[in-house]
Amino acid sequence: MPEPASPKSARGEQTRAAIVTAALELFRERGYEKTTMRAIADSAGVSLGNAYYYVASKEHLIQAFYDRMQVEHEAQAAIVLADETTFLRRLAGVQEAFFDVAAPYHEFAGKFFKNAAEPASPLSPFSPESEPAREASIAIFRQVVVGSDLKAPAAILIELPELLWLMHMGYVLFWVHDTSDGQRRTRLLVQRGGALVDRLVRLTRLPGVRGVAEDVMGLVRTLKA
Amino acid sequence: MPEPASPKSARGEQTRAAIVTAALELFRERGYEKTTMRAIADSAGVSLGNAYYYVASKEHLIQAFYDRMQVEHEAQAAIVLADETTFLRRLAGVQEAFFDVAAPYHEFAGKFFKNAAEPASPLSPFSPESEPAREASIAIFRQVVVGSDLKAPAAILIELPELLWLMHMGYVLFWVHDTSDGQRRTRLLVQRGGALVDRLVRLTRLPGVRGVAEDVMGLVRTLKA
DNA sequence: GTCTATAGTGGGATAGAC
DNA sequence: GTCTATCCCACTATAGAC
Repeated sequence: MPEPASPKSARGEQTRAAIVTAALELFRERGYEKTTMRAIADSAGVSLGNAYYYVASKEHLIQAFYDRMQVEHEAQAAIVLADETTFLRRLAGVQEAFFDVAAPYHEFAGKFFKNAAEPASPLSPFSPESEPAREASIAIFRQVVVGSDLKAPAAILIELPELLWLMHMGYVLFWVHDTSDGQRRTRLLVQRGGALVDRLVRLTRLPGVRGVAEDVMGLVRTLKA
Repeated sequence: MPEPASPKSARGEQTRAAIVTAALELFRERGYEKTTMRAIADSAGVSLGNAYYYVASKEHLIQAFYDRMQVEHEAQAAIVLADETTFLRRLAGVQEAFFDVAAPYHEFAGKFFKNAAEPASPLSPFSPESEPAREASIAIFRQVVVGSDLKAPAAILIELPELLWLMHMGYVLFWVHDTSDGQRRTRLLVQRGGALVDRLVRLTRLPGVRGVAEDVMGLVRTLKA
């Protein structure tokens, strides 16, 4: 049992980075399944054994891809959030930014997506291992809400970022299945879905609707616990 | 390229059945991943190569499992639908019936679930290959609606069965991730989610809400096309 | 702690003879 | 339609260099 996982020295860090970079490049070029660990090791200039010294399995290399996407999304989202003030435009802008960032990897994403879908997998967006990335993503949606002109009951505003993140996961699910060119159907969904959410949230000020909205929030809270 | 997939002779059908039966038994005993194609072939009394003459891949064997579940769900749902008349009770009953049927396979389901999540996979619930099973499932939800006391705009009633099926898929997603004992959190979700849907659909008769509901339906129709 | 080289194992999938 | 033999590749094991 080697189990270093996180390198101890600067040199180790460099080697690890070389392996990850080589992997991501090959994944994008030939796809996940057609990229062998031997090819990754070769391309990184290390032995197969050494590659396994740094990455626990081929699947674990996917986490590196997530991390990169998250960082890029944050950067793009920050631009939108600095410019827009209305809830709708902030929401749509942030969501579109994600699919802008993800677009080059659409085919690749479809191939390895199944690894993220397994509940027990550390790659699942709901896993404990994914918590940092998940929290970072939810934080973006929190900014969408708090920096906006949105008016709604406090109980709803508090739960909303997490709900938007969940919706985002749903969009991603749609996206990986979306074979329309440029994934324009996903764009359509994001645009119209955003307008819908905007209307729905504002509707919660109507007495008849508010009760239902509070039930939704109660249910979400219950299931989170 | 052999590509028989569906056997030509009675003998072939028998061989295929033996393979599928052996596979399902082993899957339930030891789980999907720990069951090798060699073990399946052995257990069915055929050679490995012959097994591959009948099933395109190990993943394809999962379809057989789906089919069995679908048949059992239909049977249980029929009992509920014969007894209940209110929309809420019909919906909740049918959904609970599914998780009753699925319960013994919860662990197994988590293990192979990822195979269903890959968009390109024939095992995806959205794939063309899954259309028969999907339509059969939607048909159950259509019965939930049409045989009930539910009153709502026609445009909504038409789209509702498919939406309920989608919600059902969401529940299944939650279920495979649900580690609470007996998956009681999923039961809770189904119960409270059902009550929520009931209220929401009836709310569509309010003028302010109706517009939003029609937008939702429009969006769904657009994305289906 | 980092890395190489080499030799395996196990299991999904295929080729080609019969 | 059925077999045997083989391929391929993720992954492991080990022994040792720096």
